[in-house]
This record gives sequence, C-alpha cells and structure tokens, in this order.
Amino acid sequence: MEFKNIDSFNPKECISGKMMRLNRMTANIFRKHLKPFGITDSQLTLLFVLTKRNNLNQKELSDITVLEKSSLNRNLKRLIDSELVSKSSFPIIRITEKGKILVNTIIPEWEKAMAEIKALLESDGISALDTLMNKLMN
Amino acid sequence: MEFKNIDSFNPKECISGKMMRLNRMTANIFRKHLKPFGITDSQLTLLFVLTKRNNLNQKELSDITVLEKSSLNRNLKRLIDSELVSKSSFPIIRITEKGKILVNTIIPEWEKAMAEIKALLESDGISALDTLMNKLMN
DNA sequence: TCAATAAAGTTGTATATACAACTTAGTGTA
DNA sequence: TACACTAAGTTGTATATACAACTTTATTGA
Repeated sequence: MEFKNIDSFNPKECISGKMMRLNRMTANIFRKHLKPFGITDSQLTLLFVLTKRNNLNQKELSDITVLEKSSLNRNLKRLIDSELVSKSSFPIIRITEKGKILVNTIIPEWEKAMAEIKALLESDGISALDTLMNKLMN
Repeated sequence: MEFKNIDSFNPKECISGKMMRLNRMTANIFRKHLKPFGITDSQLTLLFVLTKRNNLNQKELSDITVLEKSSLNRNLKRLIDSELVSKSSFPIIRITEKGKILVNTIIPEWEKAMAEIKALLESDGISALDTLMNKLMN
C-alpha cells in the first residue's frame, strides 16, 4: 500500500512537536529546582501573578496565564488547599501571607533555575523566546 | 511584613512561565485541527516518529520525544488500545497499517494546523523556534 | 423589579506528564 | 553456567490540562 502524504511530509518540522519538547525540557529544569518547596512551576506562576496583582478574579487569571478556566480553577484549588491562596474575598483571588512568604523564599532558587536555563539558551535563545511570545500573545 | 525578594523581582521574565503559555497556545491550535480524528498532538508525534523509523524501542522513543519512560509507556498504551501501534515484535514498537492510514489521512489537516500557526509566528517566529530547539536539544 | 440572557465558576471525565518503586530483560564476569 | 548488576519496561500516585455540561452569579431590557 502506498501513502503519498507520508512519503512526502517531514514530521520533524512539526511546530507542536517542537513546542512540546521545549516545554518538557524547560519544565524538567524548573521542577528540579522547585522540588524542595513542594510546589510546581504552574502553581508558582499563579503565585507570581498574585504577588504582583491583588485584585483579579478567575477569568482574569485565566486570561493572563492562558489557562482554560477549569484548569485554572483546579490549580487554584490546590493552592487554596495549601493555604497559599485564599478565596475569602470571592470572586477576587488573593495570595495569603503564607503564600507571600513562600514566594519570597523561593525566589533565590527560582533565580538559580533561571540561570541554568539562560546558560543553555544564551542571549539569542532568550530573545528567540521573546520573539515567540510577541508573535503568539497577539 | 516586608519581602525584599518580591519587591525586586520580575515574574514576567520567567522562562518557564513563557514556555508553558506558548505550549498551551500552540497545543490549542493543533488540538482544534486534530479533534475530528480522535487523536492528540502528543500521540500524533509518536505516530510521526514511528512512520519514519520502524525499529525503535521505548527507550529510543523516549529519547527522541523527550518523554519520561513512564509517560511514553502510557502514551503508547493508548495507541496500542486504538490499534494504531503494535508491540507484537517486542521490544520494538511498530506502527500498524491502521496507524499509517490514519497518519496519511491526517497529514492534510496537520498541514492546515501548521499553516495557521505559521501565519501567527511569521518567518522570524519560526526561526526563533528553531533557535530554541538548537539551544536546548544540546 | 423581575425575567431572560450572558458570563463566571464548578464538576465530570479523559489524556499528558513525571517521580518513585517495582518487575522483567539483558549483560558481564567469575 | 550462574550470579550480580544494569538497563528497560511497567505500575502506583499526583499534578496539569482541556472540553463538555452544569450551576451560580451578574447583567440587561421591559
């Protein structure tokens, strides 16, 4: 049986495939650094946003983080269970004092993760990432 | 309470955060196009690899796709359940005839997804992605 | 004000992913 | 060959993520 499409296409070009791989490699580096704190990169991203902006609801958070509302809702649930985030002023989501302390504590280790990935990316890799962000974050 | 680290850091720089967002946006586009075929982008990546290389074991597949061995094992399991992949020549993993037919059928739609994402990325976005791949894939 | 509609938030379900621990298969050396 | 060791593969468990369907909250028009 012949497969004309298969014979002529080049799967290595796949942009989704590349993006998934890059994401896994990056996540592996950050996960390693965050492990001692019992928090994930995705959760840390939310804490980071909430550290700087204290009047967001779930819709706004999901827009900022490009997370589907149900995904966001569940990620928040875990942070609430850990008492790092509070829904007590619903619908506004706020980081707790405990959350702020954790973020403040993690930052030095986050900077180590950043240094590790930056060493791999070098300056042109870092600006390549910004190029992609500018293209896709319309 | 004061948080020196929080006051001075810039969470928007976070490379992991950027990568996760880019990955979600890209995945959203591909998922939309692949939906009619009942297959995911991650599964399609595996079929793509197996379409071109027919003598790989799980270890080799996990290296190529940058997937932890247990993740790979489970992704394969789903493909085996769908009879798109076969483990009958263990430990070698092979795509089945059904799998090849599906890939051949999907390729035109995959090309549409590629066109959509390429239109957003433009040529400098596309080369930015390659820059990142070159940096991280050692 | 109240009913209709829209928006935001929640829950069910499925795949994706990784780490840890375990089992099976393979290798090498005495 | 047999035993020890290593590599590959599998399973348990937890988080991440999205879509669909549902509930709750907010908005708007009569």
